[in-house]
Amino acid sequence: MGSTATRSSGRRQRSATALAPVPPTRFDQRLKEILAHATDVFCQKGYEGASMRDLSRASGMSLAGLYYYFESKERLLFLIQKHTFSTIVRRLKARLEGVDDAEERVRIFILNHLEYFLANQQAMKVLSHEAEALKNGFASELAAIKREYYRICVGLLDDLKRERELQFSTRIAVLSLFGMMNWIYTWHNPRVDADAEAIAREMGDIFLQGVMTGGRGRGR
Amino acid sequence: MGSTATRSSGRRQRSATALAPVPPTRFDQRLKEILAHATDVFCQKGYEGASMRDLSRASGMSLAGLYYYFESKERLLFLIQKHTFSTIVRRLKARLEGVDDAEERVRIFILNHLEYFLANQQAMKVLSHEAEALKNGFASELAAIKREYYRICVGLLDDLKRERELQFSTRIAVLSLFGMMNWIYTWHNPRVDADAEAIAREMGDIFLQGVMTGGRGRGR
DNA sequence: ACTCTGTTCGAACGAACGTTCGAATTATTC
DNA sequence: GAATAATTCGAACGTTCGTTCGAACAGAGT
Repeated sequence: MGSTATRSSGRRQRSATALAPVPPTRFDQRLKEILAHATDVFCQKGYEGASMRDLSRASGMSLAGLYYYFESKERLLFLIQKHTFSTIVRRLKARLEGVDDAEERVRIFILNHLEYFLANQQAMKVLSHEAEALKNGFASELAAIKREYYRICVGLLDDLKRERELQFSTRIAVLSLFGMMNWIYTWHNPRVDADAEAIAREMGDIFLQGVMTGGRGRGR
Repeated sequence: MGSTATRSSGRRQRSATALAPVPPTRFDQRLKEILAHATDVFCQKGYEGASMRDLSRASGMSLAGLYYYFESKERLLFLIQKHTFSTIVRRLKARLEGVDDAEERVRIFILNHLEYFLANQQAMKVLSHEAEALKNGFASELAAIKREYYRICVGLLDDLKRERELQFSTRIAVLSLFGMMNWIYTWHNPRVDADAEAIAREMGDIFLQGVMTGGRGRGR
C-alpha cells in the first residue's frame, strides 16, 4: 500500500522490447494535470515559497490526495524539471538532424530554446530559477541532462569555430548565449515583445555576428 | 521602545544642510555586519529557504536580538538589495564621467557591472535571484533603482546607435546584455574562469561586434 | 451482493516558521 | 556610582510547514 506512488515509472517498464507507445493510464493522466498546476504555483511563488496546501488548492485535490501521486514535494519539482529539460533536448536533436551548415545549426539551437521557452514559460522559469533547489540524487540526475545540453551547444560552437577559423573562448560564448536566452523569463511580456522567431533572429544576429566578426586574436 | 529599529535612517537626517560625511555609529556598524552575514545565508539557501534562526546562527546574535536592527525579514532583504544596487549605480556614474566615446562608455558599463558582480558575488546573486521576493512598498522602491539603471544602459546604446547609424532593437539588445552579465552567478568559478576584466572584454567583444556589425536592415 | 484494487480525503502529527515581550546586560552620561 | 539609554537575550506566542494514517469512496469483475 505504501509503495503505490512509485507505480508509474515501474509500470512503464513492462515489455522492454516492445516499441509501441504505452497508452497513458488514468494515473499518468492525473499526475500530468497535477504537474501542470504545480508548475503554475512554483512559477508564481517559487519552490520554497509554495506550500503543499497551495498546490492542493491549485489542483483541486486534497492535501493528502497529492501524496498518492508523488512521495515528496522535492520529487514533484524534480519531475517537472526533468520532463521539461528532457523535452527540450529531445526536440533539439530532432531539429538538428539533417542540417549540416554550422551557422544554421547554431540558429536552430537558439530558435528551439526560445520557442520552447516562450511556449512553456512557466515550466522554463521553474527550470531556470529553481536550479539549485534539488538535493543529492535528484540534483545529480538533473545535472546530467543539463551537462548533455551544454555539451551539445559547445559542439555546435566548436564546429563553427573550426569551419570559419574563428578564435574565441567557447566557454564564455556558450554561457553568454545561455544567459541571453534564459534571462528572458525576467522580462518577456507577450503583449509588448515579439514572438519567439523574431527574438531568436535578433539574439542570433547579435550573438553570431559578435562571435564571427573580428576573426583571430581574441580569446583563447 | 518599539520604534528603536528605525533609528538609523532617522538619525542620518540630522542637519540636512551639512555635507560632511556622518560618522558611522555603532548601530550602523553592527547592522552592516549583520547584513553581510545575512547576504551569505540568503545566497546559499535563498530568501524563502533561509530562516531567521539561520541568520541568527550565522551572525552570532540571538534570534530576538536581530529584531533590534530591522523590523522584519523582508526589510532585511530590502536593505541588502537597495545597498547593493545603489552602490553599483553610483560607481557607474562616477566612471562614466568625462568619457565621451559611445563604444567606450558601453564598455565601461559592462566592466563596472562585471567587476562589481564578481567582487560582490553573493550580494549580486541575492539581488538577481531574489528580484521577485519583495512586496508592495519594498518592491516599488527597488524597481525605481532598477529602472534608472536600465534607462542608463538604454541611453548608452541609443547614443551608440546614433553615432554609428546602426539599426537594432535597443530593448532586446539591453536585455540580452543584462542576461549575459547576470547569468554569470550561475556558472562563474574563480578557480577556472578569468577575472572580471578579461570576461568583460570577451563579453564586450561579443556584444558590441554583434550589435555594431551588419549595420542597417535588422531590428526596428 | 461481495470482493478487490485504485483513488481520495479529514484529521492529525511533530517540527519549524516569523515575530513579540519583558527582563537582563552592557555602555554612556552626569 | 547612580541614573539613563542602548543593546542583547530566553522564552514563548500563534501559525504554517511537509508528511502520515486509516477510513471512506468508486468502479470492475465474479
